Amino acid sequence: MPGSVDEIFRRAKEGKALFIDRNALSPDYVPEALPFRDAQTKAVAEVLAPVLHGSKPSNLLLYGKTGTGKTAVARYVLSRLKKEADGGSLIVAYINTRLANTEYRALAELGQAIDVQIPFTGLSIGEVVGRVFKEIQLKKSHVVLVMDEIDYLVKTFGDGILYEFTRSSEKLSPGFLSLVGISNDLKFKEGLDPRVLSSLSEEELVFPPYTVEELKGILTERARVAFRPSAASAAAINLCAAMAGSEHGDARRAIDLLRIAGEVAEREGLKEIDDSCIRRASDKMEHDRVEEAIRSLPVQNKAILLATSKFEGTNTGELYLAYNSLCKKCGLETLTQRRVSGILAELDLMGLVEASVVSKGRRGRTKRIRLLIGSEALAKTLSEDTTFAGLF
DNA sequence: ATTCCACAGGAAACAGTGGTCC
DNA sequence: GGACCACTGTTTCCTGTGGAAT
Repeated sequence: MPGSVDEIFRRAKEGKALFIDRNALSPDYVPEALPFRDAQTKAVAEVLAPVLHGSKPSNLLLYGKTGTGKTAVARYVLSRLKKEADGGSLIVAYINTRLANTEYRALAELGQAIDVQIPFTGLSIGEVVGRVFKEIQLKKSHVVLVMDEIDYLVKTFGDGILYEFTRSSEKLSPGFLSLVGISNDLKFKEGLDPRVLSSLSEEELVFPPYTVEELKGILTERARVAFRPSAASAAAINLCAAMAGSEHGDARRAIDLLRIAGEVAEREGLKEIDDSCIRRASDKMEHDRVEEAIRSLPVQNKAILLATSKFEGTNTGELYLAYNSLCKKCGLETLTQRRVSGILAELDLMGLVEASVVSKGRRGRTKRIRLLIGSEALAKTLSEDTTFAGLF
């Protein structure tokens, strides 16, 4: 363990802290080059380069699973583009549509990027679109809009906003708007309006998962910037790459794992990251993920999770009875069975419970429900919530 | 082959909140 | 101040379903 505060500070002063630049392991870091995504980087640059001389470039779609470098490539090319444009009429807007999770919020973020104040509610979508387009037209702006996790927006709200964007050229002239969509889901196009599809899919790029060798390369480069020399050995980097590589080549997870392993080593006053630090970092990531997921649940979801941990049956009807009795004990309002069924599906999606549909023949269909997290960890986290504190 | 159960889950409607616009 | 808007969380209504029992 690290010892006293004095010792922690003394060690830092003596230069035994492992990190030089922690930022190099953060998700927002834009590296100097992306050697394992060179082809994709060039392709994105080629599509967006015409923005520099003011002619309208094509729209672009980037596909690939989580941690395959789509966002990194987009950020890298856009940062270079901004540098080259050196101000002027070029505006780059980045929106993660899972965070700005409605059409209105996505438009409001675009508005913010082009200096149009959009109130957070109160206006119709049409009014917001009108204000944003008018501003682009007036300023003759060349806007590159990156929509990360675009599949989420389309799945939830349809393609109305994309239709507006892809049909906007006349309303925006002499300004224009180019769209870079980033998606984890190759099938998301299936539900698109054919007119949106034709203009949006003019250029497409697929990002395959990284191999373990590529992950090693990425980690080596990041570690060179982030850590003091010899803090992250080749063996440590290999292990991080191998552990993350076994989970579908996710570079984001590999980088997180290395960063947390570094923090574990630093706290223990070690001079370098060893295997044990990496394995503990991996456990910590999983543990933190579950605890944070439970903590951030709405109270009704917590109640249903708790009912799942306490009841012995296997079907939805029995769970609903257990949930009802729990609500009475805690003084909570009870929801309908339909809503409880919906929340159960959400908990299943989050990986906190397993709810598989089983048919019991003439005794109907139901769900077999199983808690996927330890009931002790659940009790510990839920006891922090005053609604349930009396139950433990 | 048909019947029937106990739900699953989609769709639409609704209530409430917090806002803008004229 | 009233009409209108976005958004969330929920209820209500409804149709669909797998497979044991008949």
